[in-house]
Amino acid sequence: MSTPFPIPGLEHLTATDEPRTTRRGPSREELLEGLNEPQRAAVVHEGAPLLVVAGAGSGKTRVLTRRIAWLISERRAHPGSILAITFTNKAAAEMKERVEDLVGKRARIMWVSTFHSACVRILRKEIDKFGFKSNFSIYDAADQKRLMALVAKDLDLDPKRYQPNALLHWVSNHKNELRDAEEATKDAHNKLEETYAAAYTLYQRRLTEANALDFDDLIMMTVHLFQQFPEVRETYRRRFRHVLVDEYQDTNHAQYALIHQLCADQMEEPVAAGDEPQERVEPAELMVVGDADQSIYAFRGANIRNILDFEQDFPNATSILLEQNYRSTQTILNAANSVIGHNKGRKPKRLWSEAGDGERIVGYVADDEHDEARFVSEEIDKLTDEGAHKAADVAVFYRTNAQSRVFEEVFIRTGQPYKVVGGVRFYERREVRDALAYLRMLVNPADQVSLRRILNTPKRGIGDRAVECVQALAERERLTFWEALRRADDAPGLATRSLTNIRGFVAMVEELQSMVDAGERADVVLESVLSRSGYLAELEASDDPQDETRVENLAELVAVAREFSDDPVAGPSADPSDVDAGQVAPGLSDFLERVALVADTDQIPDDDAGVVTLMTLHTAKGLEFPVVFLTGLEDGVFPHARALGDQPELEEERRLAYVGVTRARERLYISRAVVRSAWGAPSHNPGSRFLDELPIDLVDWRRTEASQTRWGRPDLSGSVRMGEPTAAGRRNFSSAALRADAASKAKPARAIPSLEPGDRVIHDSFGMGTVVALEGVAEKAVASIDFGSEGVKRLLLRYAPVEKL
DNA sequence: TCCGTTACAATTTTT
DNA sequence: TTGTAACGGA
Repeated sequence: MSTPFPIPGLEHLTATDEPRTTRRGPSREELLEGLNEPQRAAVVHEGAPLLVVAGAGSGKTRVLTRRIAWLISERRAHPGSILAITFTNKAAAEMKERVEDLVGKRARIMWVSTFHSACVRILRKEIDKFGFKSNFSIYDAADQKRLMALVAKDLDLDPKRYQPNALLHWVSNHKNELRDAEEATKDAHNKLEETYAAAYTLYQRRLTEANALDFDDLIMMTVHLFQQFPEVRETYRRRFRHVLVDEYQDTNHAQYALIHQLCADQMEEPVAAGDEPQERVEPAELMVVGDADQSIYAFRGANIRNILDFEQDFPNATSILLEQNYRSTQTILNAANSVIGHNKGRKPKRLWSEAGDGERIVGYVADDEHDEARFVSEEIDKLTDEGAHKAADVAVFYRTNAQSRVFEEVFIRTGQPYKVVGGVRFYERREVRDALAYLRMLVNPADQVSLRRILNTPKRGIGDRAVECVQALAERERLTFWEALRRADDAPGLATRSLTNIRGFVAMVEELQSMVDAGERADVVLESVLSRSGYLAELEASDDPQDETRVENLAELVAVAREFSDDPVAGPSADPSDVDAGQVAPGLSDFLERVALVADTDQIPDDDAGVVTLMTLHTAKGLEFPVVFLTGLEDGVFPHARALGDQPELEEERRLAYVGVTRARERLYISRAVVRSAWGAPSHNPGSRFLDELPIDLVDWRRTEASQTRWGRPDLSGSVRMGEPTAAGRRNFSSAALRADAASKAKPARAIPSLEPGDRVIHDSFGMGTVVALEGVAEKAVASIDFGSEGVKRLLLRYAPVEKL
């Protein structure tokens, strides 16, 4: 059989069409129970490509799972012919579980996975066609950055002008558009682009040498595979009769192309008249689910047009709109509808609910971020004291991770248990990455980035000098870095001391590799790595308290590995259909793959009794909480300063606001701080423009700016109030703010230019710019000015050396 | 080769 | 304020 994925039992099932009666599957009624009209229509839809526009909280997961169950039990689709794509492993695991609950164990052989896992599975089988070995490493963002930094250094790029992150971003954009390094080079029309393309080319070469792919490659390579090897594509087209994609608004072009390869009519192979298509495979049935208003990952290449243009992309497509919301009160939905309504060019959609109006939204204008956190903390106290809610019902959202600190400080002081979701993640911790780098280079010694990372970690006397010598040898003899290390005796210029150390290192690695070759369990290999390398010993000997945590994290990693080795099937990406018959426990490389693609296993806020959840708005997508605090609603914070001068970015911020608001079931709090310290310096932020987009009657403002900033008005000199500081006054002004005020008195006010949005100005150091926005009056006037290549700056006009043109 | 100092920059981040 | 990367001295 040439089929790479023989479907177990397929022949049997299609031949004898009866097992349903013996297996008690769900009835039609059960599958449609509790669904509203459009939801049902989506579940039972047959034929043409279907777009389900699912507003926040409209029950899309339900529709997806019921549809899959429907396909299996009503339409007799074989589970192995179903491909369901989600964006997170967690979502995939949940979906699989729920389908299993409905139709039983046979659902297990469905492919329910992320784009990336699905592609990895395909590539592990087929990538030899592109000259990679099937044990390729998968590089994550940190690996990419390290590699790109090396590339930039090799190309002698000015690190000021060409930052690794910027280069990577450019490369990533190209990969998302399916443009390889060669094309990028051809299309480079100026010096800058040529340099970027050169970096892309070398970066890609280094990846290939390391037998590694980055995240974007996984998708791009699979698409290229299908394009260049139509017979491979046909195999998968024959296999997948039903394709379902969740969060379609977050797909990028490459992902779209992948779906298209699998599900669209293949126009490029016209069927000649008379030559009846004997092998022509009907395209798979496609259903995509998404909500353009929740597209918040454009900055990572997601293309909102994929969902907006679905009907053009897939002819005869139909769409179904889910507007009934089962999550929030009408008040919350009205707020959400109103804010998102300010985005241009969106398809109209209005969420509604039968839950009634509920509570009004509570607003609060804080003096500074500490005051804001205090307010949040007090409100949580109140809610829990009244017994209306438990702490676990509450979530606090913010725009950037850095904002979590103040909340943590206040919660620690008040003894409010909390947990921060996101931020520095487990798999991004240094010690975890070090350990994984060891494992990865054991499996794939060509993996130079991992190898170089651990070569001298812990310190074993193999420094830059030695690395250079080995590198030179590798280049001259066309060896991989690892091969060169093994032949370090031949490397000229290497100090004897370094040579001894390298020999020791090579011996240790080879010993560990023999464990891997013998099929040793991942956790056992990992423990050996940690002890043999001296890594653990070094941490244990340290008196730095941080290193104690590191040891704990490593123990945790070993535990994860152990669990994985013990119970391969339980995990989210485990897939029994892919385990060849007779194969036993998964090996180290399976573990590494899981880790690369699963990233954070337990970031999920499980119902931890009395714990408040803190997270960024991005992380909040897909979750819901009875009580939500939306904080930091200030122009420059949320929307973020970088988005202020840019319409598309501003609209993305607005969608983020929409996501935030629609997470709340019952109560929504919105707050902002008049003064917020960023990077040590306090800045005065005007209220978020999104606040003005809320219907005024929905918000009960507990405190407004007017009640505390009267002193800032031009006709009342600041010194009047400052001369008689009240307790409140002292508390409310950070010392830095006082200094700023003092400075203004010392220095007689210079003329403040009167500006309007659209005015052209010139700045001493930034050059020409255009005024984007103005806030504050007189002394406090702040202008956002777009200086083109310098970016948008927010300047206090009293000080800024700007002149109106 | 290592380690301490300094300079500099600074969203969001499903994989 | 914090973290990282680059530099220079021991």
